[in-house]
This record gives sequence, structure tokens and C-alpha cells, in this order.
Amino acid sequence: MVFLGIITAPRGTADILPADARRWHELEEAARAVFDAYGYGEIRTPIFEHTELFQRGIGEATDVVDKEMYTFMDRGDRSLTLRPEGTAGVVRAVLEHNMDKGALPVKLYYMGPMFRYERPQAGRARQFHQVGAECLGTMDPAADAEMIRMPATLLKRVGVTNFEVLINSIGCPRCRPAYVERLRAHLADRREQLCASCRERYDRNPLRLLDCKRESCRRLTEDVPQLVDSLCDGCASHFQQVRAYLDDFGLPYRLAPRLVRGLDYYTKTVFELVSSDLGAQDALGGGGRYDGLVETLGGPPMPGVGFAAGMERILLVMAKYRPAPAPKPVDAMIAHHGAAGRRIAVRLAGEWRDAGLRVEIDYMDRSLRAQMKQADRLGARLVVIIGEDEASRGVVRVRDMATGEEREMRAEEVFQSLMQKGG
RNA sequence: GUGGGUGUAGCUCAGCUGGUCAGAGCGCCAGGUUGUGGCCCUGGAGGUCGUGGGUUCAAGUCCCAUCACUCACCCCA
Repeated sequence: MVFLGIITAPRGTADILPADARRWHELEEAARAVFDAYGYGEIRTPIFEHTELFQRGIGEATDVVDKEMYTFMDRGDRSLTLRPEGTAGVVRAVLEHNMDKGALPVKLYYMGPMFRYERPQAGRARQFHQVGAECLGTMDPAADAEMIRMPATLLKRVGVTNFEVLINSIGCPRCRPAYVERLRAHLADRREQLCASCRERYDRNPLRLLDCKRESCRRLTEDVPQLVDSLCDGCASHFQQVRAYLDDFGLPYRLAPRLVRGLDYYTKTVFELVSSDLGAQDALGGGGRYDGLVETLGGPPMPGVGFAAGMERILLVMAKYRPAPAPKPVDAMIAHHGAAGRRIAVRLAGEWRDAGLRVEIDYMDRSLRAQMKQADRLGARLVVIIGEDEASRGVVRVRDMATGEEREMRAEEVFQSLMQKGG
């Protein structure tokens, strides 16, 4: 396929062609409607940031920062990184524009491309898109509950109902260290039996031991103490309240004691929305509370909670349940023949388009027959025919494509009737 | 980074055990209708059989390498 010349899109990236773009629009519109209802405003942050933002925000020990970032030096010797997630950039912008000093909470949403250097597979790409929201400045468990409800609502809006909500609480800096020590102590004597990556996790990031998929590790950690049983009073109470709100919403969820998430900034509530319609990468979205992140990024102590969902993944599931939206039918195809006819056709097309009509015209010097075929393909409601004869007599011939009826009219009359029907 | 699968026209794919295997359907273009759509009929354009080596008298068809796609591990959205 590729020999001399043609260059393909880089690995893990994809073009979104018009037929797919229509699906994207559906999702984007649904998302904006949901965020709007919840009072979230859109924020658009840069696609690249200082590398340090992610190192500090996401955490050096995470896989994302450790081995998945697209990092490069620019011509001014700055280390920059294509954003691997959205939260760090949003928090940075909030601080940079002093939004933390205004009315709280700050409620923002975003959607756009993210970049992670990984091996592509079903539902995973190097450039992918996330839609997400952040709520900064409140500890209210209702904010956590809403942050779970928003993506759930969005999914339902676009016809995705086959998903499950998983939630857990991973505690806070007051109670988590103690738990981690209990966990280590519990596993100390069987440490050597863990898989290689779990042996490393034991030192670096013990919480991740909990979600190893390996059967052998599962067995070894089966009787390990549960995080939820080790929460401090504050975290336990917070988690209870979040669950109560979810119950009030009538939003079913499953407690997932081993759900921990791969980014360092999470505290208390963490959650994922997973679907069996996806492949091995089964998360449609996820998120949680991050009460230490703002401070980590140089701001004041300020709690926050957010979620992010993978747009391609949602689209993948959407496609299973919904037909692709058809392109909008054109209002009129202006078919022409001869030099005089073409001049009039081009002028009319321009004028009608200015008025908001969808008008097509032939540029290939095709026969009337071919132009009719084209009109049919485009779903044109009517075809306006302007040949030598019509041109010289100052009229146009109008064919109704549904009924096949045809008659002569003045161009202005056709325009008026199109405008009436179009509303 | 590690493993498995796949790679033939724009698209979906046939091509068995190496020797008319370079094909079909759809799509596209044109004609049947010297100014008229959807159906139908006819014709046409379009392919270094991913790429590079090798084995062989002969290779889409076997071997090796490489690239790409894909699925899984890992990790997550």
C-alpha cells in the first residue's frame, strides 16, 4: 500500500472522516447539554504543557509519567509534554487565572485529544479523546456523587445502557499510609511468590497490588485487609454519604474494594464506569476525588473531584446500539447545461447558500443524467435544471425528486418556496 | 516493551496441496435515454498480491526479515 510517496497517519492515531464525525458531533452535543445542565463551563487548555506539570501532578511513580508520555524539547530548550490527561492542565489554568480566588466551587468541563505512548489495541490509541469535568473547592460528597452521575447520564443520553459503575474509597493521607503498612506487613512473608511487577509494586506503589489481574497474585492477596475497612472516620463518613446520594439517585453501583486507579493524585472516592461491550480495555470512564492536587501544583489547599471518559470508547459502544446518523439531505441540486446555464447556476447556488440553504452543484461538467444521479445520492429534495433553453428564457425547471413532478418557474419563486419549507 | 493473528482492486473478501490466480460483489465512471434520478442491462477505469531478500524451472501461494494493522499482556480513557 505504501511505496513511493504516500505517508500514513502515525501509529495509534486515526483520521475521523465525515461519516464518523457525525457520530462525534452527537456525542459532543450530548456532553455539552449534560454539562450545561450541571452548570459546568467549558475550558480549553493547551495540548502541551511543561513536562513538570504532569510529573508533579500525576506522580513520578505512575506508568503514565514513567513510560507513556510524549515528551520533547522545543527550540528554546524547554521540556514539553503532550498532555496525557486533562486534570493537571485544568488545575494549572485555574491557578494561573486565579479562579481559585473567586466564587467556589469552580466547575469546568473539557473535551479534546490526549496522548499516551502505548501499544494500540481495542479501545486504546496513542492519540485519543477524553471528555471530562472538574469541580474544585468543595468537599461535599454530593459533588462526588454528581461526578459519577454526570458520565452515567451522558452514556444513557447517547444510547449506552450496558455499563456498570464501580466505586471505592482509597482514603486520604491520614489513613492510607497506615493501610499501606498493614498491607505490606500482611504480604511480607509471601512477597517472593508475587509476580515480578507486583514485587516492584510492593515497594513503589503497594495499592496497585490490589488490582493485579494475575491469578496467582489474586490468590496471594485474597485475604488481605480491605481498604474500606481501614478508612479514617472522615473518609468512611464521606464514602457513606457519597453512596447515600447514589442510592437517592437510583444509580446502581458495585463496591469494588480493589479499584485503585493508576494516577497518584486520587484520594477518597474513586470510580470507574465499565462496559462488557468493550474489549480488555473495558473502562468507558473513571475519576475520583483529588484533595491534594491543587496544593501539589503550587496552589492553596483545595479539594477537587473530577472524571474523564474516553470518547472513542463511548463511540465504540454507541455504534453497537445506534445506526450512524445520515448526512443532512441537501435542499436543492442545481443542475446545469451549457455556459449560460452554468453561470446562472453558480450565482444562484451562492445566493441560496447565503440564505442558509444546502445547495449542490456539479463541477465535473457532467451530463444531466449524471447530475440527476448525484442529486439522488445526496438526497436532494429537488433539482433545479438550467439548460440553454431555460437560461435564454429566464426561467428554471424544477423537479420534485420524491414525486417526479416537474414544472417551470422563476428562480425567485423556487427560492421563496424553499425558504418557507426550510422554516 | 512482550506474545498471537492478519496484510490480494476505493470497500468487503475468493484464490485448495506452488504452474491462465490476478478474480467476485459493492462502489466509481460512461453508455443504453443527442436535456433528466432511484430498478435493470452493457462497457470501462482501477492491483509493484504490504515491503525486501531467499528457495524453485516456476511464488499472492513455501522460508527469513521488515513494516503496518489487529488482539492480548502491561496500563488505563
